[in-house]
Amino acid sequence: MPAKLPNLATRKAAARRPSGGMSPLEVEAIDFFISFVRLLGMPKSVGEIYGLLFASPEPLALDALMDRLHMSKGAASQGLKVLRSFGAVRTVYVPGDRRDHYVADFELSKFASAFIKEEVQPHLDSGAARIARMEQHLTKLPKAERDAASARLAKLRHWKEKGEAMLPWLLKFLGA
Amino acid sequence: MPAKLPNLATRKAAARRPSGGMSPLEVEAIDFFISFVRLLGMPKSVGEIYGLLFASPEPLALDALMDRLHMSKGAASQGLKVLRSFGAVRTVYVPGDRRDHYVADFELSKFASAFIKEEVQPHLDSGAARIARMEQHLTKLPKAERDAASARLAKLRHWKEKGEAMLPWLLKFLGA
DNA sequence: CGTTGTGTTCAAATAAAAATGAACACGATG
DNA sequence: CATCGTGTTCATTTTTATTTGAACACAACG
Repeated sequence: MPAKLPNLATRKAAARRPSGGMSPLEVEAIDFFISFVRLLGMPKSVGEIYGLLFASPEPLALDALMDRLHMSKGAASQGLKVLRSFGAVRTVYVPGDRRDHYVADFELSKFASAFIKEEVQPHLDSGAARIARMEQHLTKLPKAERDAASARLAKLRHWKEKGEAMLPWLLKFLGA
Repeated sequence: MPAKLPNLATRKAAARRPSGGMSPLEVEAIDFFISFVRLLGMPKSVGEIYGLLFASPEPLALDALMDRLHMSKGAASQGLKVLRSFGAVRTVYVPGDRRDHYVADFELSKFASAFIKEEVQPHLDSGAARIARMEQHLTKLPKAERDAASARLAKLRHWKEKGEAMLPWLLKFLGA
């Protein structure tokens, strides 16, 4: 086999996209997901990768992502790792090709629940611990201050509980 | 008046906090709000300021924030601007003092609705525009591809609608 | 009016986050 | 078992976000 000849599907696709460019549809999809993942505090590259896979009719290998997105191998590998970690992307077997090929899982709720589980939940947990510690400190204050501080703490606790009550509902709403 | 003599309340408070340090309660509150605002993608300094105001029994002026948080005047001013912009903080009049004094508004929901109105809503709006553009591009594709792409677009539209349906509910839940 | 106290703005410096690219691990292949 | 193809890791570089600090605006005050 001549060194580095891309497979048939890739060659056909490239014919429609001179110089490795994007179709307008792909550009829009990538834009969409870039701003989406940024909203969740993830790196842009994750949005680029997911966007391209979302728009792509065929599974793509790491090289294809690098070429089409002008992205280093390291970035592509790490982005895929993140996306795999919460199931937004999965590998499919392509006969006669050793490389891993990726497709997007269309269940967008996976992004949201990953965000909740990895960012929001830990915040609520550490928040609970902090509130407990504050309650400890409270007892050491002179009475006048204690009352004011106590009222504020009650507010905090209330918010924490509201958050905790909302999360399961939110997850159910998104996951359904 | 002797140059730069702090007012009475400040002098008393300082007596309890040698070398401009924080009480344990304040530290916990500030920590809490730093991680909270980071979750919403705001700069840490905003969380520091709000945290200190939240814990403080008396209104604080800009200088107090600078001193206690070891923060430049510019950062304090900008942080307060953000907090004011969505009503998380407001000024109170202190007789005989020209400086603005700030207190925290305890309605934490203001953070959430600011986040939704400033970050989430614009994303949904531009998302809607992008989906419309994608539908345009779709018509120019060969039939085989068009069908696959069309199905994906339907998914996107569905998510967008879900998001739009959820926001008002979320706001109501938080605001109540 | 000039001066002083207070707060804002913004260009420059710094810190934090993300991307690069080269070294590495590891299985497939001859 | 040496080499090649594929993917991961991580120290370094680049980019982006945040903070600083000095210049400015403006009102209070004498």
